[in-house]
Amino acid sequence: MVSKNIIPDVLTFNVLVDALCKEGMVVEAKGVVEMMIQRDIEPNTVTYNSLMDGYCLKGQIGKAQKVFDLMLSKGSVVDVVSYNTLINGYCKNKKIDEAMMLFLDMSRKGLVPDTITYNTLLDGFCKAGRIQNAQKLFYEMQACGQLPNVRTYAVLLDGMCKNRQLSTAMQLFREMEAKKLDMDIVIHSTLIEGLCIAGKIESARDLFCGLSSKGLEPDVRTYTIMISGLCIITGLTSEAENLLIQMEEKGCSPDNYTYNTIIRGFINNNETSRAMVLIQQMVEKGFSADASTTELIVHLLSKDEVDPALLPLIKQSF
DNA sequence: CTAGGGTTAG
Repeated sequence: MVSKNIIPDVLTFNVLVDALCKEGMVVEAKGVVEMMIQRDIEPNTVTYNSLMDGYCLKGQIGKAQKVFDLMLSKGSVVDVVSYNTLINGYCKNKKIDEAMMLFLDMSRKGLVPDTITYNTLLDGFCKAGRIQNAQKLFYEMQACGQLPNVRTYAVLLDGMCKNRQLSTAMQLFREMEAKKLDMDIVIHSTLIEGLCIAGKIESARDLFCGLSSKGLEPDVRTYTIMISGLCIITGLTSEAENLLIQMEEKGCSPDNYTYNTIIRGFINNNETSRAMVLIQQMVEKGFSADASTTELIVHLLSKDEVDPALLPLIKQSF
């Protein structure tokens, strides 16, 4: 029996490189790229873009930059996606000024920044607390003919909420409604969090309760935001616990974030024994205390505020 | 192949 010798082409390798990168296996992805070169299958722009993103995801921005430089030196086409990927890498690593240099660089090369380019940079500025820069870029993108989309607004809304500019956030929210943009669950969750941060728990609750009438379903993040607002920010631990039960009933499973949030809420409000019940629940579901919750629990132990009978349970939660 | 939301002690 003679088997057909099928030689994988560049597209096949690209799928592999991208999958490895997304799994965090960037070393293996690089190995595949080297193998391609050995076999005289020239990696293309997509191959290198995937590899750059793989490095960026691991915070290895220097290596991502090297891939970018390699593309330039060997004459591979560097496209908008290449720039967007590297710009995102710099932004996520808090190097927004380097990201802006690339943005200027791409324009010099005649590449037109797209909505993704602007959204990425806007997020970088917002997360760096540079709201003024974000607002300026927001106007600039529109002047350049790039229409803001839902993600653009989501980025700005989050920036306003986190930087305690709730009234500007609310203004944006209304602007979105007026523009008939698709107001999805992310937008609503973001504003609910902003309201909680501003101490407006009643408004947050109203927005949360009105979701279903807008045809939206809260997801695990929405619930966690609401639970955090109730028990950590406001001290309404019982209501938070009810919400935990309610989310389960609605088929939305709490995750590690949810449990750590509510447990911290109970400990912060000196409700140690109820916190222990939730720790037990968390352990039973296979979740565990994160670094911050662990510190709180260790602190409780040091104050002798925990029933020694619970020690095995606590050990399990770490 | 690239862009948005959740926990951070005292």
